[in-house]
Amino acid sequence: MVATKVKGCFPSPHHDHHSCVAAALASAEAHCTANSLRLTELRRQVLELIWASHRPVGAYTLLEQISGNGRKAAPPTIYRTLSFLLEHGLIHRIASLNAYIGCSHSGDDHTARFFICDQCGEAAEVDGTVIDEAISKDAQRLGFRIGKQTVEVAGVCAECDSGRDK
Amino acid sequence: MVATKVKGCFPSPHHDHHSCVAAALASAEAHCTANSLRLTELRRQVLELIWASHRPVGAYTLLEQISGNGRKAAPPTIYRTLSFLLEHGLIHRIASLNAYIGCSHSGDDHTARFFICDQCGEAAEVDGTVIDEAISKDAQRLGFRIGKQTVEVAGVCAECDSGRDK
DNA sequence: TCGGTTGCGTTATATTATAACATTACCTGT
DNA sequence: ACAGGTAATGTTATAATATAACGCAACCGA
Repeated sequence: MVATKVKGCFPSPHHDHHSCVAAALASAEAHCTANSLRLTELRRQVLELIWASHRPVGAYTLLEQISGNGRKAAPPTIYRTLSFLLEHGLIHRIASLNAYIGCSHSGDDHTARFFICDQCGEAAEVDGTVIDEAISKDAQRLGFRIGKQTVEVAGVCAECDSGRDK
Repeated sequence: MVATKVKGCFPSPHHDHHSCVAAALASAEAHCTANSLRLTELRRQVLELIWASHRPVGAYTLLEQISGNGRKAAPPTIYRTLSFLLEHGLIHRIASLNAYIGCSHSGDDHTARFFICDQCGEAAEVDGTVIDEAISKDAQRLGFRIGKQTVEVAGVCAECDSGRDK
């Protein structure tokens, strides 16, 4: 069972999620070590909470969770932690949901595209060479120098769509 | 001078903006008439304020503006109005900015893609057949049924980019 | 003009996010 | 081990964005 594939996909409901989390954490750790970044207890904890599912999760949900953990935390705590994780490419922010999700390619400074299921809430990050080219093409026509991209496609995933007419 | 082109573009700094507004308002009016929708004074006013520029504008900015206009308004007023305009395709919401911008193709139930300049703040809505195909392609691969799309590319527009090294 | 529906006013509050400053933990050089 | 600086976290307050709930008023069709 593989956690992620080359071009991105929705996780099977039967996938070995522990290995997703393990891989993500290991990758994050490696990236931090390589770049002299401190993956503190708090940061690791939050990253792990984010990876608890493949669903984007809100800042205040995370805040409650780390507060429950014997710690009491205020908003800046979680937002600072999220900033760190975002800044170093360990997570992504889903603007259309004001929520955060683990990055499947930790550390790479790639731009991410997401397909997000309205029904199960899961999100698939795709390595969008095709989409990327299309955007570049339009940008070129406009003489536009591309910065940060936000590509979030809501809809219904294959899993939910098939269960629909049972 | 033309307000909008077929595939979308950044407005020239010298374009005749009055004609943009006039066209947008006329188009909105036509759409509302055709669909038995009530483009009330408030709605028209807000739409006009949104069209005051080609920059996405925040809800509370609009709120201040309609409040200044002899009226005093609370948040629900502006949000209800924005909901109406969004629902009927007269404006778009820019998720990455929590802001709103006039729709160049009023009434069509098209999905919009935006290029947004970080420097001047202007946004160009493009009719993204190319981007659309790319997204459809990935969606098909995933077995994903596409719903609402959010495609917002930040960066620097040609105008600002050229002025940059003066 | 009656009566229902839609739009708007108003009050209160939820949700998401940041500013500013204090304190603690950590690392570095000695 | 310790001093001193830097980075991380705690804490308090508040900003910015958005919605719930309820009542009144305007509009419109019969």
